[in-house]
Amino acid sequence: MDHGRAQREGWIMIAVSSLKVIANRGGSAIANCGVAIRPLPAVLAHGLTPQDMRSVMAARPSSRTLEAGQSLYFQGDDCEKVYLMLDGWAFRYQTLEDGRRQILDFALPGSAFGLPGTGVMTHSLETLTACTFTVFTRTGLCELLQRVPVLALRLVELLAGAEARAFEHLTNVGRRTARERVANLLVELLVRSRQMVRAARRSHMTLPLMQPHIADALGLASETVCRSLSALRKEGIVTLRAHRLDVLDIVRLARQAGVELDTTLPVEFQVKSDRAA
Amino acid sequence: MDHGRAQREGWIMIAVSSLKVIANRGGSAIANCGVAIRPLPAVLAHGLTPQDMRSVMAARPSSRTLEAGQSLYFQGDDCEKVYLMLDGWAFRYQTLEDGRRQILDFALPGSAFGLPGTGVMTHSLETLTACTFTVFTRTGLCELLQRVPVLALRLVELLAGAEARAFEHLTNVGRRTARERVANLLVELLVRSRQMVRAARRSHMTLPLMQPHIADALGLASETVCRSLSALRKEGIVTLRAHRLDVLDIVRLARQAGVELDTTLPVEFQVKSDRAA
DNA sequence: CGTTAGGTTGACGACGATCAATGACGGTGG
DNA sequence: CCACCGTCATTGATCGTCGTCAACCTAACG
Repeated sequence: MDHGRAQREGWIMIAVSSLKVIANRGGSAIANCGVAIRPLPAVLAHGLTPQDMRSVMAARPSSRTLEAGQSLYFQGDDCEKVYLMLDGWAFRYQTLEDGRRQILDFALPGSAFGLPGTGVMTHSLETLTACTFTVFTRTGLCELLQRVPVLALRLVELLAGAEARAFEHLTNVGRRTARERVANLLVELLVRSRQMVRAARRSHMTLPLMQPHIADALGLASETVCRSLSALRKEGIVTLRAHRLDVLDIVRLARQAGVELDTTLPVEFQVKSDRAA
Repeated sequence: MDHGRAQREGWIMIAVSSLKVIANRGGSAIANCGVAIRPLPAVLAHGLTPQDMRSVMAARPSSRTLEAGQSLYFQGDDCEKVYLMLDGWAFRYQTLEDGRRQILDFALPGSAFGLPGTGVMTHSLETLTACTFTVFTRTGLCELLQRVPVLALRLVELLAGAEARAFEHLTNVGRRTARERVANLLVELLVRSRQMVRAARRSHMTLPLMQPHIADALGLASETVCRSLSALRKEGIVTLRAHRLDVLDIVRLARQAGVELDTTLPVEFQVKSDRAA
């Protein structure tokens, strides 16, 4: 863990009492043990002038920190707040009356929630690791977006990306077999986590999920997820245990997932897999 | 309809030769037989000043008209255009290599496509009826959104709504049974169509879909859709034949769909169902 | 050690996919 | 006017994937 780098980049390191939790969950712990100075995630802050940033601060965003396993909001809450996620892992989900649960998206830094116009939240959010969020009031954000149009533009792009991801999930759940779904989700998480952290070309990552999470994200039973993972493991494609994902053969994983490697994955990954193959 | 103004503003009025098609398909025909004067759908145009509208026109949007069954773009096209849908019915879908198809969303006037940042389209769009679109270049729209921040705000709301709808589809496909999915989709389409047209409280509508569309939207086989519809028909809940949907018992339909009537449906609907029950 | 949470494996059944045949239209051409 | 055709809807029979239920295992922790 590089405290120096963290401070250079404008982070305050604090002695967090939830270190135990972080260690247990094995989440993206490194990024979690500080409170943000900058109120915007990198995706949104990119390209803003100092003047713009002053406008952002003028909107008086507050900060909210949650430990693992807590809820930021629930389905049915009226949404007068808008949240930007700065750090951690979380998931958004809907539940039906009889308890069936569908995980809609895994939220990583740079995600935005709470925008759906007027009305109530149509889903809930629960954290998987310690998380920090920036909180705007709806009106505050609206004024800010008027004042700093670039930011609105960024937000549009961000939301368009979220829609695209939701679409991928939809065809995954609607039209793929259990094994394909699992493989596809693993690839997605791998890609997304690598887009954020400029981590090495390591073929492993730490996933703060449990199998029921995967199941609910894919519209499967957790036993089916377990069986699919066992199969992938037996075939030497991936191993997933205790929140650690090792990709042994990314080429075959991508093939199982029904994904074009070239378009989705950075090149280093494909080189890596040549070794494995 | 003001032809003079239309021409001043750079729109071409054309005698549409696809009237027969429109009649056959039974789509929202009334709205389809001309090219819009206004370049923005109502949702986006709402609240714009004349000055704003001049900025919109300065972005030089063009218009595109498609007949039923044509494609606006395909998965894999690079997306340098942004489309706003003005009229008609269409659907967005993804296909897997082996031909499996997932319909992601039914597009109605007010939908926006082509925004997903840089890169290529991740899905295709095909029309169900004759459709008209406004086309912006990506850069043109970006500049416009900077110049007219309200518009960016509207777009954010619009996209947030699209995400919410995608989420609904996801839990529908991931966690509901065949019958529930069908019922849910019918309710969604009913609600959406009523939000647009200020149609009477009629309990019927014209759906320019075929059963395979419903199937691909719900992750089902078309035979299963047929069986589900038969069951709903036998129980006197809905009838759907030849593009005409009649809702006989909206309360039971909503119950099957796992939807709260109060939140989703306008009140008149519930009154209607009291008669039926 | 006992407890607990999460993962693993097996047996069985159900929901829905698939395959196939038939029916209902609407359009077309004789 | 009727025969023919293509498209789409319908219905039945069979099969397979995945959900459900249950038992067992493993590891972490007190």
